Amino acid sequence: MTRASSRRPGPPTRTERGIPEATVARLPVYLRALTALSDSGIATASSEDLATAAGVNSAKLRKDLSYLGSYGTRGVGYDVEYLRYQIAREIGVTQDWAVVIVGIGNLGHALANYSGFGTRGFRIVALLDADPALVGERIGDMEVRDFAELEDIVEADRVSIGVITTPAGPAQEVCDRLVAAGVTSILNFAPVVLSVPDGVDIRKVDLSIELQILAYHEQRKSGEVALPQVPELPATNGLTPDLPAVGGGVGA
Amino acid sequence: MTRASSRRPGPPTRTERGIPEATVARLPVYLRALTALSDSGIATASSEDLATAAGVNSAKLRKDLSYLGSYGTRGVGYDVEYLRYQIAREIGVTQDWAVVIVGIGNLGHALANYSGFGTRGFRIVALLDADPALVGERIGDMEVRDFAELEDIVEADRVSIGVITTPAGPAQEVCDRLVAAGVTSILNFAPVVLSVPDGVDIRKVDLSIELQILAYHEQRKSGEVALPQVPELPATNGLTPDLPAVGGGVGA
DNA sequence: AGGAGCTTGTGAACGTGAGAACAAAATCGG
DNA sequence: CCGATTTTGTTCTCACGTTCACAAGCTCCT
Ligand SMILES: NC(=O)c1ccc[n+]([C@@H]2O[C@H](COP(=O)([O-])OP(=O)(O)OC[C@H]3O[C@@H](n4cnc5c(N)ncnc54)[C@H](O)[C@@H]3O)[C@@H](O)[C@H]2O)c1
Ligand SMILES: NC(=O)c1ccc[n+]([C@@H]2O[C@H](COP(=O)([O-])OP(=O)(O)OC[C@H]3O[C@@H](n4cnc5c(N)ncnc54)[C@H](O)[C@@H]3O)[C@@H](O)[C@H]2O)c1
Repeated sequence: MTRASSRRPGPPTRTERGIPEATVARLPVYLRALTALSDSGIATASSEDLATAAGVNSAKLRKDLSYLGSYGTRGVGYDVEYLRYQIAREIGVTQDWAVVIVGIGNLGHALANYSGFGTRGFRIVALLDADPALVGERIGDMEVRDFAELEDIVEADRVSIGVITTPAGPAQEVCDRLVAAGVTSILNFAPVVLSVPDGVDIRKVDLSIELQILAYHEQRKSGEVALPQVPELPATNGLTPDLPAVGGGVGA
Repeated sequence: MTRASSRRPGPPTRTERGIPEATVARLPVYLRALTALSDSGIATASSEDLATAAGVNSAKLRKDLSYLGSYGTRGVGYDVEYLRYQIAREIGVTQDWAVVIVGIGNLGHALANYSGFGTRGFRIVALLDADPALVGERIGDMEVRDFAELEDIVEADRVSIGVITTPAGPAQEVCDRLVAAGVTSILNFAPVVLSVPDGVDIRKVDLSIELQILAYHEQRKSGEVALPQVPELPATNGLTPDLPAVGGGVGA
C-alpha cells in the first residue's frame, strides 16, 4: 500500500515519489542556479545561498529538495555538483530529449537559432513547415523540412516533445497530427486552447497574456482606484465607448 | 496599506477590489476567448460555453468573473461584447500601453515582427540594442535605436513596460537601467533571476524551463519507475558519471 | 571527548485556490 | 399572472502551497 489508500486530511497524501507540480516547476530554476554556481567555481552552497540565487525563500527550497531525497549535509549545505546531478536526473535531462519545431516563421526561426537548448537537455531534430517556399531553407546546421515528414521523423528519432509556433488557426490541427504521430508533450506558442487526449501534456507560452498581467498591476500602481496612466474612461455606465454599443441587458 | 485592520481567518480577506493572482492570470484567457466568440458573431454565451472556450471549469470561471462584478444575467448567460469590455477595462487594456524591447537579436526580432501585440493593448515604441552594427536597422516600420536613448524614450513616451531579450550576462544591468529610467514592469526572457526594488513587477518567460517541466512528466510516462527512454543511469552510488567526479561527502 | 555553532529536514499552522452544490434571479410558455 | 426552466453568483469544503519554527545531525574547536 503506497499510503494513497487512506483519504484522510492528515499528510498531503503524496503519491509514490510524486513531486508536487509547484516544486517540479522550480526544479529547473534550481538547476540553473546550481550551474551558475558551479561555473563560478563554488563547490558547496547552503540552502540560503541557493535560495538567493534562485530567487526563492530558503524554507521553500529545502522543502522542495526534500522531495527528491536527503542530498544535503546538516551544518554544511549542499555539494553543488552532486545536487546538480540529482536534480538533472530527477527532471530527466541527464540525457537529451529529441524535439521537433513546427512552424518556422518569426518565432520558429528564433528558437531554431537558439543555442541554449542543447546545453539544457534538448536536441532539436527537425524544423517543419507547411509552406513549400520555406522547405529547404537552411538555419544554422539544419534544414527546414516538409510537415508531411512528421510521422517518419517522430518514429526515426523517437521524438516525444513537439513545439508549435504556427499561427493560431492551424494550431489544433498541427497538434492533432503531432499526437497521432506519437508526440506526448507539447509546448504551444499559438494563442489558442489546444485540446489533447489524456496522457498528453501541454504547456503554453503566451506573451500577450504575460504583458496583460503586467498591465493589470501597472494600472493599479498608477491611480490606485482604476485610474490608468491616460485616464479616458467614461463614467461607469457599462457601455463600451469604441466598441459596437451594447446595452447591459442581453435579450432585449 | 488599505485594510489589514481585521486579520481574522473568516472569508479569504480580499483586499478592496483586490483580485486573486490566479484569477488575474486567467482574465486574459477569457478575454481571448470572448474575442474569438465575438469574431464568430456570437452575442451571448453561458459560463459553460465560455469555460469550454477558455479551457477551464465553469465554476471557476463564474467565480473569477464574480470578482469583477455581476456582469451576467441569470438564466441567460453573458453578453459577449459587454463582458469583453469589462474584462479589458479591469486588465487595463482599453487603451494601449507603451513598450520598449531591449536586445534585438533572434528573439527581439521575432517580437518586433509580431503583429499580435497591437491588437491586444500594447504598442511597441522602441527597439533598443547596444550593438552599433544593429542600430539603424529597419524592422517593419521601426528602426533599431541605441540603448543609450532609453531614458529619453521612456520619458517621452511614458513607457512603463520593458521587455528584456538580451543574453543573460547583461540582463541585470539592463534591468537596472530600465528601472532607473522609470519602467515599473518588466518581462524577462533571459535565463537569470533579476532583482528589482519594491514596486517593480517582473514576469519571466523561460523556454528551457518549460521544456524541462515537460521532460519531467515525459520521463515518468515512459518507464514509470525512473526509467528514462534511454536508461543509462549508474547504480545509486551518488556519483555523477560524466561530470567532474564529486563524492557525496562535502568537506573531505 | 565534549560542547558550541550551523544548517538541514520536516511537522504544524496558515493562507490561497479549486470544485461541488445550491439558492437567487431572470426568461419563457401557458 | 404563475410555475417550469435555465443559469448565475456564492457558500462550503477540501486540497494544495507557503512559511515558520525547531529537533536532529554534522563539523569544528577547545
Ligand atoms: N512572433 C512573436 O513574437 C510572437 C509573439 C507572441 C505569440 N506568437 C505566436 O506564435 C505563433 C507564431 O508566430 P510567428 O510570428 O512566428 O508567425 P509566422 O506567421 O511568422 O510563422 C508561422 C509559420 O507557421 C507556418 N505554418 C502555417 N500553417 C502551418 C501548418 N498547418 N503546418 C505547419 N506549418 C504551418 C507558416 O508557414 C509560417 O512559417 C503565432 O501563433 C503567434 O500568435 C508569436
Ligand atoms: N532565441 C530563443 O529562441 C531563445 C529561447 C530561450 C531563451 N532565450 C533567451 O532570450 C535572450 C535573447 O536570445 P537571443 O537568441 O535573441 O540572443 P541574441 O544573442 O541573438 O540577441 C541578444 C541581443 O542583445 C543585444 N545586447 C547585448 N548586450 C546588450 C546590452 N547591454 N544592452 C542592450 N542590448 C544588448 C545584443 O547586441 C543582441 O542583439 C537570451 O537571454 C536567451 O537566453 C532565447
